Amino acid sequence: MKLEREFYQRDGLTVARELIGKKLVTNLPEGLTSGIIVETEAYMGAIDAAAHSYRGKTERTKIFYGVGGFVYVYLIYGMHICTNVVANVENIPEAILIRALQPVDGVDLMRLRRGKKNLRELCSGPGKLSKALGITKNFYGADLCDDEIFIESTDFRAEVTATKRINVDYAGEAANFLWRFVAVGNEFLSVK
DNA sequence: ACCGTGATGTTCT
DNA sequence: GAACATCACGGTG
Repeated sequence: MKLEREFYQRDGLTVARELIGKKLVTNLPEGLTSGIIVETEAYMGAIDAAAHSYRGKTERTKIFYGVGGFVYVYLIYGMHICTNVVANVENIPEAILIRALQPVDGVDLMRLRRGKKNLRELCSGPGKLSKALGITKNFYGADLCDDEIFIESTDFRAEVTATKRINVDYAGEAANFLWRFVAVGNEFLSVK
C-alpha cells in the first residue's frame, strides 16, 4: 500500500522513525527498483543548525516550506545526490534524509547503475541509494503520491534505535541530537 | 580491516 | 572562495 499525504504531514521525528521498514520505490523507463528503508535522519528546520532550512527560505530550500510528501534532492560534494522526504505541514520546514536501503526489487538494474556487484554496496549510503534507484536532481519537488517515486508499507519489522547523525560536526549542539534512526543490526546500514 | 585523499558542482558568504 | 547531510580507490598493516 502506497503511503498517503497524511503520513508525511506529521512531526519530522515521527516520520523519520516510522519510515524505517517502509519500501522506497522508483519506477522509471529502465525498470522498477526498490528497497526497504533501514536508516533515516531527521532535519528539523528552525531548531536544527544542521538543517539546510535552518537559515530560512531560499531557492534551494523552498520545497521544505510546502506540505509533506514531496522529494527534496541536492548535490553534495559536487558529485553525489542525496534523497530526502519533506515532512510536516506548510511552513514547518522539516525533511528526512534516506541514508540506506536493503535492496528488494530490480537488483540487477541497481548493479548496472552502481557498477558494483556486492549487494551490500548497492544502497548502503545516501549517495549510493540515490544512484541505485536512478534518482537525479530532476527529482527535486517530485510528488511521493505519484507513480514515478513513492513509498509503500511492508510487513518488515525491526527494532528501531536513535543515534547521532552522521557528518554534521559543523552544527554545534545539534550534532549531538539523536535524530538518526536505524533498523538495529541490519547489514545494509551506511555505518555500523 | 582501516586510513588518507582526491574528485567535483552548487550554494551561500 | 569556502564549505559541503559522500564515495571510491590505493596504500599500509
